[in-house]
Amino acid sequence: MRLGFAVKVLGREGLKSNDSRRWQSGPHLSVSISYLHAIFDYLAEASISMYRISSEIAPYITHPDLPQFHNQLDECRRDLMKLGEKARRLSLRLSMHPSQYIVLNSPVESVYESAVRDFVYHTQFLDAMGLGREAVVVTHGGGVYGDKPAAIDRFVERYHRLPESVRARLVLENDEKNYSVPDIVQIHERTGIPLVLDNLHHAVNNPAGMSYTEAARLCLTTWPRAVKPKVHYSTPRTEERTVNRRNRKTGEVTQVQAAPLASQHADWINVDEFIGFLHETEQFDYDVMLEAKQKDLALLRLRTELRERGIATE
DNA sequence: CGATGTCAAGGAATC
DNA sequence: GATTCCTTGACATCG
Repeated sequence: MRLGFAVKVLGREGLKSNDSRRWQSGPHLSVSISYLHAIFDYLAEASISMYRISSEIAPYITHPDLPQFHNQLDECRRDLMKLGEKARRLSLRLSMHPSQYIVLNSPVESVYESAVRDFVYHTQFLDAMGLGREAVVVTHGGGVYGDKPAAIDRFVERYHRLPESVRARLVLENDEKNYSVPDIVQIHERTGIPLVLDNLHHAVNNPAGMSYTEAARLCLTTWPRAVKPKVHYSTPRTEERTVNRRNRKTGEVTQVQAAPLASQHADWINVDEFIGFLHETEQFDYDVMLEAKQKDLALLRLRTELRERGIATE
């Protein structure tokens, strides 16, 4: 079982995850690629074998008003191939997760079209690195728009219209509000799309009171035989926090007690709860993408604590 | 230099 | 129909 983390590196100073300068400054994928080389080196040193690449890796590449950014993949063919060779040499499992704004089933035609463009870009990026099928693109079910069956129909129909290359990488994750495990299972049955189980989303959006064992059975058996399934795992945030709130009219800043939302990620992974999850899902083989605010530091701490309890990870 | 404002993008709740 | 929240980091600009 691999343990991975998402995008941002905290364990070493100076490792950026993408070229995030504003368009006026001419950011470019080639700069992001050089950042990824440094990150991959760090992953190798830390023996971390799974990583989520930033979805902003190619700045403004799908921005409708900035066509000068649209050819970045072609401009970086050779660099992407070399980066992919390094990833394969290090046996890295890589993935991507388009932002919340990418919604396949939106009733707004232009939103749908931009979602397709975005999925195509993510797919082409991973293809250009020459990565295998374990390098997936994760998405959610999208909006509900007051009629979930119709929204699911739209997802299914549009999924079937996606290019085969996109369908070969796209996987579907349960979310915290709209699409629970039974919902995405329904979509899987009509599309064959593999399912990612997110434990935290399942904990806060589980209308049927389904156990982790059952949720894992339903999600993790949807993957092709040659591709190891994966789950997203995080510990819910429970402690109270204060946040600064600015009054827009007066500019006055006050400290406000933020609701202890169970749907937010904690800084670290609770090792005992994690082991409990492992036990509940022990009959399945899968990789784990950790979603903790302390990123790779949380991964390293969890791995140490697992080792102390006699549990080895890759 | 530190503080503050802003950022490409959607959905849903609220008024 | 318009506004605000969601939630986050870092760039960019201001003082």
